[in-house]
Amino acid sequence: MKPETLSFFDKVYEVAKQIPEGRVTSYGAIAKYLAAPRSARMVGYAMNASHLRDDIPAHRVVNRKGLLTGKFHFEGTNVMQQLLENEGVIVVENQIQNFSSYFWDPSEAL
DNA sequence: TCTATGACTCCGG
DNA sequence: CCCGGAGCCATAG
Repeated sequence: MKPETLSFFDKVYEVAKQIPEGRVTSYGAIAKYLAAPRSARMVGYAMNASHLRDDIPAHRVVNRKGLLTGKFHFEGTNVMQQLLENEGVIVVENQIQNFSSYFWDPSEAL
């Protein structure tokens, strides 16, 4: 493994992989768990490149309001929503319903 | 080395 | 909660 392949991105991926099905978390929550609460944008940046990796459930990561801000980065216009609903998460207008009950905080779970 | 970028978040109104 | 504006910082070029 080359050192340049190991980065902040990989840390994000490791956390993302541990998100349980039917649960979601936010960019900020992951950043906070990585001891970099100011790097929420980097988490999103990493997700953007997650398509280069396998087994990265990027659809389970949304912004702090439970909004599917990254849906346009998927192939289809509603792929992200379909994936979530397939896991039992209700999404309306790109907004996860009852977001707080689905929220999974890595800082608490791990 | 420096600049631009962005799947974010916080803050004040 | 909505809106506008500022701050943040790893990566890419």
